[in-house]
This record gives sequence, C-alpha cells and structure tokens, in this order.
Amino acid sequence: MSFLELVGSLKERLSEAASGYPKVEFSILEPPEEFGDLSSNLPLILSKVAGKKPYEVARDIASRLKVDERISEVEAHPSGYLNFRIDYGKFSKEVIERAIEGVRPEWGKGRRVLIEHTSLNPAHQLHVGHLRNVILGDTIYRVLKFLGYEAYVHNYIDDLGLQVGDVMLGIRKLGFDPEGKGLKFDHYIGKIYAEINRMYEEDEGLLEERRKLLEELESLSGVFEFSKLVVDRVVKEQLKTCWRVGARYDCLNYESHILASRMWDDIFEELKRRGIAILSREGRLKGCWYVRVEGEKEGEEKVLVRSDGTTTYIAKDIPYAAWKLGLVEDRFRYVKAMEQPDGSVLWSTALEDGEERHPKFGACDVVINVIDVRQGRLQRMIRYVLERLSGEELKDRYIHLGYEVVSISRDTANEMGIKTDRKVVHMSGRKGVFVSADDLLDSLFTKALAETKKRNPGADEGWARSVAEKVAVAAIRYGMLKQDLDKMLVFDMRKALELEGETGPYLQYTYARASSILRKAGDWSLPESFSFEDESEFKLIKEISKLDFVLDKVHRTLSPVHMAKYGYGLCVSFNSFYERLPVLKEPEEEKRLSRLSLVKAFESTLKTCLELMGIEPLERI
RNA sequence: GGGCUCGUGGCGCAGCAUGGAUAGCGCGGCAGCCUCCUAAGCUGUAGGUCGUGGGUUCGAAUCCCACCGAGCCCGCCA
Repeated sequence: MSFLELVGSLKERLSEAASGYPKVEFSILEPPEEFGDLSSNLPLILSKVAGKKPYEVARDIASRLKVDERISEVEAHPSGYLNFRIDYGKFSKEVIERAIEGVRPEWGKGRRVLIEHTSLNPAHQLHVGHLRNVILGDTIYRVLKFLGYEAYVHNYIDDLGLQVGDVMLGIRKLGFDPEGKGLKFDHYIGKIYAEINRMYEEDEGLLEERRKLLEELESLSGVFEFSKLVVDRVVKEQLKTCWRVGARYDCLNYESHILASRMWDDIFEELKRRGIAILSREGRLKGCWYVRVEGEKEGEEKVLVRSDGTTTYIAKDIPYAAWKLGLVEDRFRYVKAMEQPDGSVLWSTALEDGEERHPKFGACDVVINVIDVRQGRLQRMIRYVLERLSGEELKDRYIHLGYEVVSISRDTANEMGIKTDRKVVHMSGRKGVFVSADDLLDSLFTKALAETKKRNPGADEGWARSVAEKVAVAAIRYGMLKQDLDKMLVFDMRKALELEGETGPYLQYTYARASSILRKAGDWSLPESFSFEDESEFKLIKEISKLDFVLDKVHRTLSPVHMAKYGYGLCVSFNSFYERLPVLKEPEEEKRLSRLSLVKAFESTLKTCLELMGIEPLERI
C-alpha cells in the first residue's frame, strides 16, 4: 500500500465512522512531526455543523473508527484534530518491496495525449526562455508517458512566418555563407535576423520588400524553395540543443503543410456558414473576417482573414488544433525526418509522397500546448472557436499549459553589457538580447568538468566529460522545474551555475551515494522481516511511499514543480539517514539488511523521479 | 481604460485546490562536523507585520472585496 492508498483508505474509514453526522468535505494532512504521521480535520469541520465541541466529536469518531492495520495509533487531540501514527513494522515491508519492484500507476491507460512544445521560430538559436518551454514540455511528456498515456510530442515549425521573411530578406541584403561563418547554423541565422531587424529602423522601404517576400513564401514557390533549405538546417541545429537537454519529439508539423492541406478553407467555410466568422463591412476592420468571443466587448475582435485575403496566425492555428483533437480528418502525409539520439524516429508532415505506414498522429483525447502566458488570450480564443465549431466543451481536452517568461537579472544583464536600472531585462531574439542556451550549457559543462576532476583525481577523461555533461543538464533542468509555472524566472548566471543546495547535481550526488553503498554491498537479499528503529529511517520510508501521491498531484495540475520538490525532499531524507546511521558497517545482520533494502528502495524511487524530470541518475559522480 | 498573474526573513522560492496545532526550504551570515558507506554532504544558530486595509469565520499566508506595487495581454505580428 502506498501513501496515496493509505490516505484514501483512511478517508473512507473516517467517513464510515462519521456516518452519524452530516456528510462534509474534509482532508487528511501531514501534521507537524510531534503529532504523528497523519491527521484529519474532520472533527473540526463536523463540530461546526453538529454544534458540538471539536474535541468531543474527535473522541466520538475515534471510538467508532476501525482503522487499517497499518495505522497503529489513533489520538483524539484536544485541539480537535484526529492524529494517527503509521505502524512502520507493517508499512515498511510493502513500501520497500513496491519501490524496488517499481510499480507504476496506469491512470492514463487507453488515452491518447498530444503535447506540443518547443515550437520556436526557425530564425534563431534557443535562449534560456525557450529552454524553459522545452524542459517543461518534455517533463510533462515523461510523466504522462509513465502514467500509461499514449503520448505524442509535436513541434510546430512556423516556416511561413514573418521571421522567415526577415531571414530571407537578411540573406538577400547581407549575403549568405553556407558554412555559417564558422558558427553553429542557428546562431549564424540568428545574427542575420537581429541585423535585418536593426536595419528596418534605418530603411523603412525594407518592410515593403519583406511583404513581397512573405507573399512569395505563402505561394509555396519561388523563394520558398530556398527558405525550406535554410529553415530545415536551422531546425536541425535547434533540435541538437533540445536533444542535448534530453528532449525528444514524435513529429514536426510545418505551417506550410497546414496551408497546403487546404484544411483552413473548409473550416473557414463552416465558420462563415455558422456565423462564427463575421465579415466587417466598415470601420477599422473593413474587409476583414473576424471572431468575437461571447461576452467580450466591441474592440475585442480578433481578425482571422485580413482585408487582402491572407490568414492570420490564429486562423492557421484553428485547423491545426482541430486536427490535434480529431475534429477534422487527417490530411497530412508523413515522412521519417531523422533518427534521434534516443534511437526513436522523428517524423515530419509532408506535402506529398508520405510513408504508407506511420504512427497515428493527431486525434488525441487530450491536447496540451506548452506556450508562455503571453499567448493566454489567443489560446482561449482558439478554444472558443473550436467549442463553437464542435459544440463540445473542451476545457479538459484542449489545455494551454502556460508558464511565465524568463528574463535576465540586472547583474547578469550588466555583465552582458546591457545597461539598465530595471530589476529585470526581458529577452528578445529580435534585438539580440538573450542568454544563449548553448552557451549556458557549455559554461555549466566547463564548471561541472572542473568539479568532477577535482573530486576524482586521475579519473578517465572521457568518463569525466560524460559526467560533467549530465551534471550540466541536471543543473539546468532542475533549475527550470523548481519554481512553479506562474512565477517569472529571473535568470542570473551566478545562480544558474550553482551546483550545491537545492539543485539537480545535489540529487545526482545523493543518488551516487546510494549507488555506492549498493555497489560495495556484494551479494545480499531482502530480509524476512525488517528492523527499523531510527526516526530518520521512518522518515525516509514515508517519503519513498509518497511517489504516487506526488504523481497524482502532477497529473492533476500538470505542474512539474511538485516532482522537483519531491525529489529534493527525498534526497534530504536520505542524506540525513546516511549521516546518522551506518549501513555496510552495521554489525547486526538484520539491521544491515533492512538498511540495505531501504537504500535500494530509495535508489529505485529516486531513479524514477530523476528520469521523469529528464535528469540522468549517476552511479558515480 | 479592460483583462490575467505575481507580492511569504537580505536574495530566490514551497505552502494557498480541501481555512486550523510552533509558517517550511535553498542561497547568503554566524558556529560546528571528514582516522567512518563520495563534505556536490550533514548539524546547530540568527533572521518573517505572509504587500496594505477591510470582510467571512470560534479560527485566515490560505476564502471574498478594495487598494498599493511589479510584470504581462488587449496588432489586418507570431
């Protein structure tokens, strides 16, 4: 029985014991340590409706309560709480055995989920803001996959956007070096992109040139052919960065393929017919087709089709979203684009000549779009249009997983040569103001390599480099996950390079400590019965048992912060156990084997937790 | 102007869904701990009007309202 199940069972038993009272909502929570392992506020709530003193109700319920055998003590506290103690003699065995077995809940079995993340413009390299997106999306993917979902990761390539127009114009004005001037190709194109944006300020005529280029791009001919080559090279380089931090994808969806599929034309007809898309005959939107969300005021309209007949971003997103949900037939063809470092195939949509056999993409039960909060309104609008179209409530099926942006701290901005009085500086690829993801990873690698060598004098160079790379990724991934989605992440180079305290490397270090004990233990097997006596052992067992409790929370909230905090807490518990009690040197056989089992259970649980966050467990560090 | 989000020790954050028992953690400060399973660690200590005011309640960091401060969105860009 896990912690989640224990809480569930306790709640049921409490409801039974309180059957004489009105039915109320109550909770089971963890009290401060001296009050026990679990407690319930049921008597406090009942006292209100029953008009009795909380303590009285608590004693009454305690006397009727038949608890699970894993609960050894029930106390009606004068405060009105019911406090419980876990019988670790009984609880430990199943917790440890289950942890070692690695049982996993299958809450998503039989359900298809589509996660879209990354989706950055193919006009520049990734900066740390994009990294937050990639890492959040990838972590949610890992968790949902673990929970038994049939999960697909999609990366949207906006190959017809303004940014591509900028790049094409930039190349025309600045020239094109197929070698990328010795830079990583996405870095090179990013420089052109920033430079042409600077040039607009001096020469407004360039904007007209770009408009013509965009028209040509949308016609899917002419400059489009060349842009495709550039875009694909940039995407490939961006993917290298994403792979480096452990992400993987199932399919790249190209905007040009959505356009070519003519899915929009059909949906547009339907929107017109149903009166969802409205033609503006006068005023500032004259000649445009727009939507207005019910209840919103005049002036809140969103244009779908411009007066010149071209479509806006939101219009192109509607058929794509409908495809994701299976509201329209799948008109895409698919080809194998490349193999990824994890060995899986990355597919791509195609215009024609697709593979006959391919995984079934789209048509998912749940769609999760990982996009920063600034697009919240647009995402709600897309969902609104889809709801009008399908007549279905999509709140639980079409989810915008919004997160706050990453900005740069004043200190780091100053070090980068950006003068500012403000507390933070917002990143902008267009202005060339950003912290490069590749550069950050390189800096972290260099620092981690020095640390690894310092701690392992004479170690093999290849081994040290491999460890350093994994430590670097752990640092960046944990750093991105440890604060909740609604908090702006202020990037500070000094803090980002930290490898101590609540960081990814701390978790890896703790894992290595446990691995080291198990490696040196030789042959051993689980004892008949466990012998634990120390508070630190009980605490660790309890933490281990909480894995599915935490998974449940992440599943419900889609917020990986809970996984991060859990992994950290698990390690804190282990380290305090580690510092207090010997394992290998414990003279009593039963205790030694019990502790070894506990270490094994911990190692197994932390491993799961790390893998869900995309952090490599390291046996030596 | 309308909408969304955030405000918790010097700094960075958990806790808020489901109100309750001394408000947790990391960094930084101070004091300790390596003849012992990896000190990327551990222990102790100092430091908090939970933005402000009001309301609901026996009880509010948590729920409601107002205000203040910060950020974002409100484009025929994406």
